[in-house]
Amino acid sequence: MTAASSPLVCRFAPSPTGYLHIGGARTALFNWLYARGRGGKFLLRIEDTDRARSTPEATEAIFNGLKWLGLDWDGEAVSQYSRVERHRAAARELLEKGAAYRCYSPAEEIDAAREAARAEGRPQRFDSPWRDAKPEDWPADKPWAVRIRAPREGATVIRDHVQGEVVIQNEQLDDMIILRSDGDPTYNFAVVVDDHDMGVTLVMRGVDHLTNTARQSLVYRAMGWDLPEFAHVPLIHGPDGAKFSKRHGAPAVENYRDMGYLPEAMRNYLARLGWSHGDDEVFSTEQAMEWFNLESLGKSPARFDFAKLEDLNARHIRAAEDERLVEAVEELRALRGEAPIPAAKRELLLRSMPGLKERARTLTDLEDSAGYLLKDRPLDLDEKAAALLSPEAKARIARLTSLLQHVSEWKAENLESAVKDYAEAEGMKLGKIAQPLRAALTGRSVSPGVFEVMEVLGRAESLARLEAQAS
RNA sequence: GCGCCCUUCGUCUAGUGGACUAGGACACCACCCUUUCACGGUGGGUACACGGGUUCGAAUCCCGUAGGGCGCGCCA
Repeated sequence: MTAASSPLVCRFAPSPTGYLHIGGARTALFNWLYARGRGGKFLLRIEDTDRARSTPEATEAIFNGLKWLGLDWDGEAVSQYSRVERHRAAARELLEKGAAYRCYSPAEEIDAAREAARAEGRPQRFDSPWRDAKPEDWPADKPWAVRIRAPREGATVIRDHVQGEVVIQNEQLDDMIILRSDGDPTYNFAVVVDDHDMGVTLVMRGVDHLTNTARQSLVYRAMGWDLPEFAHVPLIHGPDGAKFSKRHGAPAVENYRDMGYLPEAMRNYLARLGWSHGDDEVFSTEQAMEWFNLESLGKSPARFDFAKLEDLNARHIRAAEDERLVEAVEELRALRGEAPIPAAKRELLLRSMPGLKERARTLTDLEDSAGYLLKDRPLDLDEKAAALLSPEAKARIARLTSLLQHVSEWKAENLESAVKDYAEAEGMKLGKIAQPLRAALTGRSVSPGVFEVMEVLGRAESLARLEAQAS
């Protein structure tokens, strides 16, 4: 059975040294989409072999980010460091085979050699003098690291679904350390052992790992293992084209939740960054799963564009169920430590959602525009609303209010015809009446349709609000 | 410094030698719809980095130049 026809196993392998950033999130998404769309597995491994920099908080942040994005993984997340004994055993195996060797060179010597190589215009590579040392030459009480014995001539070819065939001359690569002098494995070694043991068939990750792939394939070969397939996706840049880092305003994935983005909008946006499916822009996660393929992955880096994310978010909000949006608003408030919405007002919010969601680009917008529902009388007016309520306007509202008392059934269309009749009687355009009405009803100059607002608010509350502003 | 990769509207992209007067989406501008704001509709401007080839014909193939990215750790 070839690798291609065996069951698909993808993985996402972040290092827990910080929050889950947008690039990592997209890599995870691609792997997840690919695995889920093809009945494969999606595994999660935490690359925590750097004991000094890995933190449990970062691990937690990664879990939370993935959960919010809705990217579920199969089985337990694997801690790479928990497999350290296995890595050591594999290194011993290579040592015994002669495919790796003990290197006693101290750091200063290595640094000096590399600097010299660079100064001379040679590849920045360190050739260990211990490569061919005999056991009798080994110093007694000095620490040693384990280096892999890499070929010095020829080239290593990487076959990659995105990058094509990439040829790296072996002279660019040195004998990388696979086991540090403290006995812990290095990333490039542990990754290979773990990917192999976990049965990973496709390694999809950022293109910054491309040259690592050359080193890693040396390990596969030394261990006598088959290589998985590779797909190295381009990186995501910030809006200014520079690296999208924390300094450049790159938020953690969880911050997008706090900013009022829907996870499905985020998935939609991220999926379109570096991958495309013809002219399709707005699609569901199910469609993305079905469509996602390696062939349509681009090779050039993409810039992150908040405007487009926001547009997609608006579309997904409009498509979302009303109840779900109410819950999302509640969560957002809870996140900020605000008191829960009372049941009666929650009911109002739900009923007004069709009008509200049409206008919102983010959940924060949604909450903001729902403010008039959630607030109590007397409403505080914003500047524009106050300006709309001129003495004449107030007088008209007073007259209109008494007419509205007699509307038989408190429904939008009845209210609209009543107000239109009144406007006609006064010889005015509807807008001249509707705007002050809106101001009195919502405290703002912008809202869903006034008649809709009145219907949602109900007869008693509507009239009370109008009366409060009429005088 | 050495190596690898990238380059289509401001941004994300479609495009794999003739269907390209280069398509879509976001953003922008104008108009329409209209009780506000949105939504929706119509229209508009703006792109094949540059220079050489190959070819009857090039955004698409080749070479070079420029710009950008990434890698070159006992980090991941």
